[in-house]
Amino acid sequence: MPPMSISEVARQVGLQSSAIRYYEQIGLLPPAHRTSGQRHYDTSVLYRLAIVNRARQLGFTLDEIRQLFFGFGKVTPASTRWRALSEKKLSELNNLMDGIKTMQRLLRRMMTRCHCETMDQCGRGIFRSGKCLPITN
Amino acid sequence: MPPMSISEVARQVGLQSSAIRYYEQIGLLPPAHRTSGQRHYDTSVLYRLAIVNRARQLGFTLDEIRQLFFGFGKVTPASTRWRALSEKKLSELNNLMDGIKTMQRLLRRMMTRCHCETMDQCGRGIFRSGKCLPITN
DNA sequence: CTCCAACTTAAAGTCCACTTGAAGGCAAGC
DNA sequence: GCTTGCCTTCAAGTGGACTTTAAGTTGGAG
Repeated sequence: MPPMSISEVARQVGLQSSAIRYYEQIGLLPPAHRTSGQRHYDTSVLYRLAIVNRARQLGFTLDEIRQLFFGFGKVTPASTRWRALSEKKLSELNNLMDGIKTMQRLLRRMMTRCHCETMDQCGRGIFRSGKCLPITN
Repeated sequence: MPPMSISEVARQVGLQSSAIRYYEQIGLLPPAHRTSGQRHYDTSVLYRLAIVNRARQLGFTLDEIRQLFFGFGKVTPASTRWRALSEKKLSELNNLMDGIKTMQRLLRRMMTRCHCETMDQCGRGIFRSGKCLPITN
């Protein structure tokens, strides 16, 4: 297997070269081997980046992904690492969902129950009672 | 009703003074009356800010809130404005929900189905097949 | 008169995940 | 020897919604 250039790696994992340099910079990838300044990679970087991509798809931040790689004892199995982080993320996502559901409920209420003529009138209703009252009040 | 200072308004609507200045700066609030440089407000600003707060709670960006105020013909009723923007926002929220559900599904699959020992092994599985394969493979 | 709190402005900083730009290096092909 | 094309670094820009900072003004209490 010949070593790959940065753009070849980028192509294979569907990232931009600049993103890969950035990942190296923030310590998500180890410093690449260089010949006369230019980075060369072997296949292991593809696996590393596959994990990064998957983790991003799961909603993890780069910081959390760093935890995944470096935040555990060396002997901690990958599956254990995933489980620990996934549990936290799942509860975050649950909270996020609840927030969104609240927004949807309020939006639907606003759509059906607001009959205000002017924004000022609407604002008065919201300020006084938290609700947008019908014009008849 | 005596006019209020910016910090009094901030207190009543639960914002920081800097946020109110910022809203004025981006045109969400009209320029306030000033006596020797200092802003003074009457109650109408409370209504305006009640709407801004409510709209933010509903997931609208400041830009969308500006639409709510200024993006319609002068005679367009408030209720019509809300409905137009709410419909758009509801579909955005639906997309967001779908994304989150996908993440949750994938996270749960990852938690139950990943039995990898090393991250490298895990990455290989993801890279080759998109899945994190059991150690037996 | 002095001090303090509250106000003013403009500019810069924050977070996140990058991208873009400037300025330059290196190898191959013509 | 020149162009082309890919690479390098470092610094700065992006977006959204503000906050923070610096430097200065105003009004009132003591």
